[in-house]
Amino acid sequence: MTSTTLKKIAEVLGLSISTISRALKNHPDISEKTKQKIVELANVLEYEPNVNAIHLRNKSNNVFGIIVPSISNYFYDSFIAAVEEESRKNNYSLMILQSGDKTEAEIQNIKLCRQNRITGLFSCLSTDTKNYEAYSKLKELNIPVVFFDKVPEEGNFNKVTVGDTLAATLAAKAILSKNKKNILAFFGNENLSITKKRVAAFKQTCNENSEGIKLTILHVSSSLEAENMGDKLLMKKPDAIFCMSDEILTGVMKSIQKKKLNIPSDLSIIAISNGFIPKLYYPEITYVETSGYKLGKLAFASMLACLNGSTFIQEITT
Amino acid sequence: MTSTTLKKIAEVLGLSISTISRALKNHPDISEKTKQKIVELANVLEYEPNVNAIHLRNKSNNVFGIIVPSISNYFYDSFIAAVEEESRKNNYSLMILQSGDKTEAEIQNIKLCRQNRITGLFSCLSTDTKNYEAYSKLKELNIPVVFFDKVPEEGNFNKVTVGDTLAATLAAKAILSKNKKNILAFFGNENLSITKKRVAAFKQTCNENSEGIKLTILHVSSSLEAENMGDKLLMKKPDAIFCMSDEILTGVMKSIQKKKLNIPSDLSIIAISNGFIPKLYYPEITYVETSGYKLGKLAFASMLACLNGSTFIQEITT
DNA sequence: AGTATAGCCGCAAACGTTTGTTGTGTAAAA
DNA sequence: TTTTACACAACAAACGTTTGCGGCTATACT
Repeated sequence: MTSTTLKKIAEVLGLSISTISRALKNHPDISEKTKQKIVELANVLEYEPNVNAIHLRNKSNNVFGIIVPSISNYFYDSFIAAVEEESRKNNYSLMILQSGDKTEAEIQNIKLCRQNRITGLFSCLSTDTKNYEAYSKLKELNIPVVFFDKVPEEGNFNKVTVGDTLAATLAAKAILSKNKKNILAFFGNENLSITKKRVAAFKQTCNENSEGIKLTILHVSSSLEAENMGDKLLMKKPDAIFCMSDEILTGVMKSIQKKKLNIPSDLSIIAISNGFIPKLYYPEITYVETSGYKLGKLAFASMLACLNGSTFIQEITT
Repeated sequence: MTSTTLKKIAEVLGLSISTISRALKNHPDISEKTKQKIVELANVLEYEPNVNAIHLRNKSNNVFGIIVPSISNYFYDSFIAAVEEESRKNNYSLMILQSGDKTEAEIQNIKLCRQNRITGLFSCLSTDTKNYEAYSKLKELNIPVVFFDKVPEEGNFNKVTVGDTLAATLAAKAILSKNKKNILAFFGNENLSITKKRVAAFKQTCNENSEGIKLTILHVSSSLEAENMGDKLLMKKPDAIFCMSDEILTGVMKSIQKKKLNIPSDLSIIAISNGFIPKLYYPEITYVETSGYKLGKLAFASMLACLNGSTFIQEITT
């Protein structure tokens, strides 16, 4: 069973290929009568345009690339879900690639994207990616790049990020408003710009209202490490804990459950989160939302703006 | 900046397009000397073959489609991750589509896949999909379909599923071996074949060893519903709980935490799970593993087998 | 009657490949 | 010397579209 083409329809109807093409696009040059005949037959024959031919001809490839460290992740999966939804709505396909948080794989993926002549790329930097040359090349080829979450610090790039400063500030304020004095704050890898911003905002907010507040800041780079630190530091009876991410939260929560501490009577806990993990516990953990889903929608909008010729660089935060 | 093509290389070198093409494919007809020149220039010019042209010419499109209810899911995200990995290794791209567990969207996605002339489709049925016509059409077009997780009950289709029977049996045995007598078993939507199989296996295993065992089976279709049922039925002091999925487990766990019951002193709990959720709690929940990742690898292998001409239908279970 | 105009449709080139066929030139065999 | 063979490279068609341009017919206008 071979698929039907314009040519085949043309032969059956004794018309030319161009007529078929125009009719199917509702071109005014074609009479209503013939249009009708053609459309009808196309339906019967289940004509589906060959996207490869179209893209070859139009030099456009309605495919977006998206590079994430990992698909299986609290945050990225919802980001992807949003981008996928929007892509489909707008008649684009999505090519999803995982970097495993390795620069090498990231580069490889970018190459793959170029081979596939993608029309645009959504990318989240690997932790140790410092060289943006591959991305610059894409820009030279007029392929827009929208960075999200982990974005280049420097440079003229489009970026959408969660509102790190705002989120951390809100979280700190929430804690302070409850009159907590002994705060344990868990942050992620010190080198990430995302961490830096959150630490800065959190600290500052605490300092502004620092009346006898004891703030302990620590950096952990995994759930397990968070759990271990929790095991140690929970002895010191903090009355509030802050977790900058879901991953950290899961570790801390294990530690808390281990000690059978009660929330909120023994201590308060607040996290910056996508919203999924905090709802797993009872009582549910308070969190400042940073929605991967929303960010995805935003990123897509930014991409569309690029495609529509908006040449100036956006740096969106939410 | 326009991308470089065979033609461009040919012009620069004063050779014909076909020579360039053959040289780049290391065809024996081309002399080593010219090959070298060509390859060199191709590197300098960063030649990347145009996949659209290739696929148009070859009538092959190295893209797999994959349809899941939702990307953001304990199970599917790891399944996708596995398929994505394998696809990349084998020089395929992946087109990921979400059905939202709606038959309508599922059909729409299949259509999209056909438009894109995918070489194969991985699909997970929506809960209420009963008509497999769209899939049959794909098969007529010689596009292999590998179903996973939620698969058609009937028909000649390739299917890979987690070992429902085995998993449920193992879970039941684990409970029985601990001499539990009052068992509460939570299952999902009654209509799903996956549920049916698990219920059957669980029941049978319990019956085989039924000495004064009280088994309560209930069906819930969401985390919240599981939580509510838990709130009610935990009063009856079950000494063991079984959850057939992660989603259900999260609901039940909230209920347990609410009542401040201790595991394993107050009751045992065992789940069938991907492994992520159970590790979130302390103590970690015992689970029978059904790995989306492994299933993904399996599905891919099955797809490759189809592509290599293995015409017979496989029904793999792990 | 002759010319414009419009309505409708076909021709052909182009997008970038791949590949069967054909055409050179040179060296080895007769 | 003529034939045979072979290594090397060019030609051209095809994949399925899109689209500028040109052509034909019939009607309307002078």
